[in-house]
Amino acid sequence: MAAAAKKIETPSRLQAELAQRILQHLKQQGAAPGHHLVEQDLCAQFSVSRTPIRGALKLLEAEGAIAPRPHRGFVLARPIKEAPQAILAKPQDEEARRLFIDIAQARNTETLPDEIAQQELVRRFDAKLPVVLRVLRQMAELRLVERKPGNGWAFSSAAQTGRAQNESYAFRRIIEPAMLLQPSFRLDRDWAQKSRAAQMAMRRRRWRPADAAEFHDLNTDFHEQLARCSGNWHMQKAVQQQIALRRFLNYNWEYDMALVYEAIDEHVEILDALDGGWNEKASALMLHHITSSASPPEVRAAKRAETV
Amino acid sequence: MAAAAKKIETPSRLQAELAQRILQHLKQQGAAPGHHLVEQDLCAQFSVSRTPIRGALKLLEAEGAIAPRPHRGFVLARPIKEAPQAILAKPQDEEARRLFIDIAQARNTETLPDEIAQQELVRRFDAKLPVVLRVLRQMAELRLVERKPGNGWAFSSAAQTGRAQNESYAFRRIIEPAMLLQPSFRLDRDWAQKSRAAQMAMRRRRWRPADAAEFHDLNTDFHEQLARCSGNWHMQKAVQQQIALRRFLNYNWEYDMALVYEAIDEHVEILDALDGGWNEKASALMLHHITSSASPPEVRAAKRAETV
DNA sequence: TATTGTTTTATATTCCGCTTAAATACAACG
DNA sequence: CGTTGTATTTAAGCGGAATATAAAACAATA
Repeated sequence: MAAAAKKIETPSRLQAELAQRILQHLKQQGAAPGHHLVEQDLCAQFSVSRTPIRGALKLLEAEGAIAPRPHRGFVLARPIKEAPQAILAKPQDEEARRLFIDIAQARNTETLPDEIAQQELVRRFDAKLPVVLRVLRQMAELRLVERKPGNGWAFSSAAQTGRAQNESYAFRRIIEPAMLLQPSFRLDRDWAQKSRAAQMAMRRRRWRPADAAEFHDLNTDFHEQLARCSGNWHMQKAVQQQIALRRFLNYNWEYDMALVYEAIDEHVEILDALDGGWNEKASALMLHHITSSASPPEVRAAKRAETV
Repeated sequence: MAAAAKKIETPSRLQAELAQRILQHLKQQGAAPGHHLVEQDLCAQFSVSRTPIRGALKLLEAEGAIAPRPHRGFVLARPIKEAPQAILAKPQDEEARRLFIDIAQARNTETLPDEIAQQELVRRFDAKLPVVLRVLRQMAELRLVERKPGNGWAFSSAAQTGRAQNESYAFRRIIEPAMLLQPSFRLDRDWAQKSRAAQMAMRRRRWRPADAAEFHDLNTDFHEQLARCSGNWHMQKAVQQQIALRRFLNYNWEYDMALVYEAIDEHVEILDALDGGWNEKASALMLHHITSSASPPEVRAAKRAETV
């Protein structure tokens, strides 16, 4: 789509990321073509300086998503739906992305041992040491891997998908219903309304394959924002980590349409309960929501059959 | 205290750490003088190779804690109670320890801004960059600090002691009672018995100032091991993180003797309930235990006065 | 005067040789 | 044989210069 004509000098990772997030931001705002992108606002939004923002904007210009207005910055060039999907960073940062996924897959197919030296990773995946270190640090933040006391790294048992999935659900069954009952819980009504609307919209329209990604975003946003509303920093972080972990462990988001609709209905019910101040009810619904999404499709189908 | 006679060539951080942990390990085992320290066993225990273990043993020998038996390794030289308290690592690793504490104190006294560049830390604390980076990464694992998208690091709100303490207790009130009710919960009876005995012993004997440190260890061990018994990796990690966080936020462990005895009694009650399979009861007791230790001393004193 | 365009300054990363120290293999001892 | 003592191999940490890029200051424009 609208291929780049201008020559680009390999944007930094930050700039490529920002470019993506700017598009996402515009989408959330529902910005129309002609919308003026004010640099300072974007800086505040993403808490960076103007330099990387300008880099990101140039990038988006090269992609044809936004158009320059001399001495008046950039405006959105066309409906955001037509905006490019993926924006590539410079080779070495793409390399990091790839390595992350490669390691994940190697682990999930059990072709990587539980303990390994960073040098060994350099050799096996033919990567550069700094890249390996970045990826390991990233994984360490998700608690997927830990430094051993001496040399080497140890993959944690959480990365073994089978048992781990259950434990993750068990953990969420504790945290997520509880966070709705915190005395410090304050529903962000503004967000709740938007989230509800977006989910209802998806519920009503015909299902398209491309909607899978959007549902994924809506879903994670739902859980993450509720955690934020809990007013408890630890709970928020715990939920965020669970989300990051799941994203890591399955990047094959294949949704059963029926399940998506069910999930949306449950989300909306929870939001409505919270809106009415029935947090106890919302908490119970959340428990059910997580429990039901924990059962694999076969089980769910069987249950449906039973009740019918 | 049996000063070092032999010349020591600055042990590595790992070796100094291992030396400490070996002493701790011996204490837990209740090893008597003459106890033979088998290198391989220690390697397995701490998952390192023999090299750093041997370094640690040499260190302990220099401190007079263990005695060499030519071609038969080392044996414990004297009752562990007389073992040295602190074993110093090489200067730069001590530097890291100090920097960690310095930063914590600077944060807690609000002399450090919320956001800061790593270079700025290098200047302010007159430290070397690698040391600063190590400390920042360590703090990042505790979620005390996060990288900003561009340059610099941002201290998280969890490091503001006031509100943070409450949030931490709120979080623990959710997790710790719940973990005792997990279907996967399996009490490690061996550990439970030892823990119970150690706590009863402390309860019975006269209070000495030095006991504060021991109580701290028993206390964290109590919570951490129960988390381990939960069989849920996420809960275990969550509890461990809470412990690490608390250790960071207050390293002035000043215990009120009465509170310590109360805590021990509650611990023992919980262990007994679990031993009898009354996990529901244990869970309720745990909730009470955390709630009561969350109230500041004044409140507790007032409550006691009321009930009398 | 708010915003963009341009320049300067400061920060962070990377590369590479060198040093330290952890892992491993092997020999020797009881 | 299981264990310690010794030697060898391999991995990781560190310093300093060069580079990339983010932050900040300044100038120009509508």
